[in-house]
Amino acid sequence: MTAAAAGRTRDRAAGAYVRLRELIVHGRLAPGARVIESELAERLGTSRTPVRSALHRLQGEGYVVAWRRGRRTQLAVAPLTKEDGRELFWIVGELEALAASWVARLEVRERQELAANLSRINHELLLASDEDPPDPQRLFDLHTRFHQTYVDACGGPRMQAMHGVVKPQAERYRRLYSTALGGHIHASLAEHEAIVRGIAQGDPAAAEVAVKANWRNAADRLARVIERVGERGSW
Amino acid sequence: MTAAAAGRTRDRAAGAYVRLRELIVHGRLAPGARVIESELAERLGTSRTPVRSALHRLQGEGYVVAWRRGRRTQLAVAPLTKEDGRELFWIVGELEALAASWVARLEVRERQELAANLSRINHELLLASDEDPPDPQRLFDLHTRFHQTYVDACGGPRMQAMHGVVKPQAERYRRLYSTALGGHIHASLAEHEAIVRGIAQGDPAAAEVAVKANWRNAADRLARVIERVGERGSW
DNA sequence: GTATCCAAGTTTGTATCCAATTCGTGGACG
DNA sequence: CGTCCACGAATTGGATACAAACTTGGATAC
Repeated sequence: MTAAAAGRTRDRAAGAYVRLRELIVHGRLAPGARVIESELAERLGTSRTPVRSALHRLQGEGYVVAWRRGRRTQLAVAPLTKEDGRELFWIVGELEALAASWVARLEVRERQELAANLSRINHELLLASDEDPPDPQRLFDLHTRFHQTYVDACGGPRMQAMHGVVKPQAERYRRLYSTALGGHIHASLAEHEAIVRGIAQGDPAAAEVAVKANWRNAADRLARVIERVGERGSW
Repeated sequence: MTAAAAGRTRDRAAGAYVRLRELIVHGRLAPGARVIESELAERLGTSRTPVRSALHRLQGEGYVVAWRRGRRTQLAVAPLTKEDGRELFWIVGELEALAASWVARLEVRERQELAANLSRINHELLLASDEDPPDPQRLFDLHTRFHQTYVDACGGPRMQAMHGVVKPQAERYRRLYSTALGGHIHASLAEHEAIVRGIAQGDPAAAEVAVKANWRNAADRLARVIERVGERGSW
């Protein structure tokens, strides 16, 4: 073990999982690119063992795909396809809708506080999108934070775990097509308002519908963008 | 390597994942029981390496829980709690509802065939539940098959992957509380009929509502059972 | 009798090593 | 000049070895 890495000896496998996921979500490992254990191990400064474990998990979660080549398997970063993106957005929408319906059932005090938070984030999003030039990173972060806020507030550990696994994959689509998706911010803002209203008024059905609508519209916007600029990582 | 294991040398990690999941879902590894790598490795006839990888994945999926004890981690089979069960059933219901709404949008021919299949399974379930004594294993399998059938038919790879990860955990609750859940079969049968109708009539909203209702009612039934017999694996 | 400290055993976590297999490359032969 | 075979590099998959850290049991001292 190198002296530099000795400081955080523990849980290299978990660390490798997080870092590899980051690399994939941020597109530093390109969609469709072949993945080689020893390369990644060197890049992360560990041996292949934790990398293998992490890749196994990433494969189960859909970040990495395997195909059998003879009797062995080769791994590649999951490509971004129109169909997969649409399905992913619908599923995330369904999960977040459930989370939203839960937070809409919180007691008034918590609900109002949450709604105020969401409203503030949405307002910041509005301001940020009006800047010239807009800061894509900031837009992205605020958008993520808006959705994360009400999912966190719902409190369900299972929900949070699943959301934590699936959502970054939707973010991968948002991020890697962000240049082409940029113009759609305003459409999303109005939909966010509807979500905030549903939560503020304690109306689970309304909140649920609003979240679903937001994600399904986002799925359509994404599909159109992919249609226009082509899929990345598939050939 | 032993001669007996040599036949399926490839993919021991995937094999360990499947087998350990089976052991957990079937309760052969008791909820709350501590998990020791070397024990499992011996039990599965492999070294610790594939077992570790599998445990890592099972941890990410919620079959196994970890808590830090000093600077190391200890693993245990996830306990069965009332709250977790309820949340799980709601989430599975949400996912399957989406799948059902998709299959309700298939063309008439496929829909009818699927509805006929589902109806047949439901009928077998009725017959099996009327037998004396009923065969719990058969009831369980038919029930599982009913739900699996329309999820398979929806065709979404992401949906199937997520369902494949979450559903077995709901099945774990069903299975490990099955003795106490036995009486509730008939309630479920009527709800299944509503699902079949929604699909047969090509009404996505109806199918969605029916599936959600089925799972939410199941969640209530489960919660009452757990209330009565106590949680397993938590202390 | 109780508290504390030491030592051995257990368990985790990672690195290294080894076997198996595939793919590329070069050479030989038709 | 094309094709086929063979050898070697690269890569995967698993087992084993090794280090670190926690637990437990007992012994000893107060």
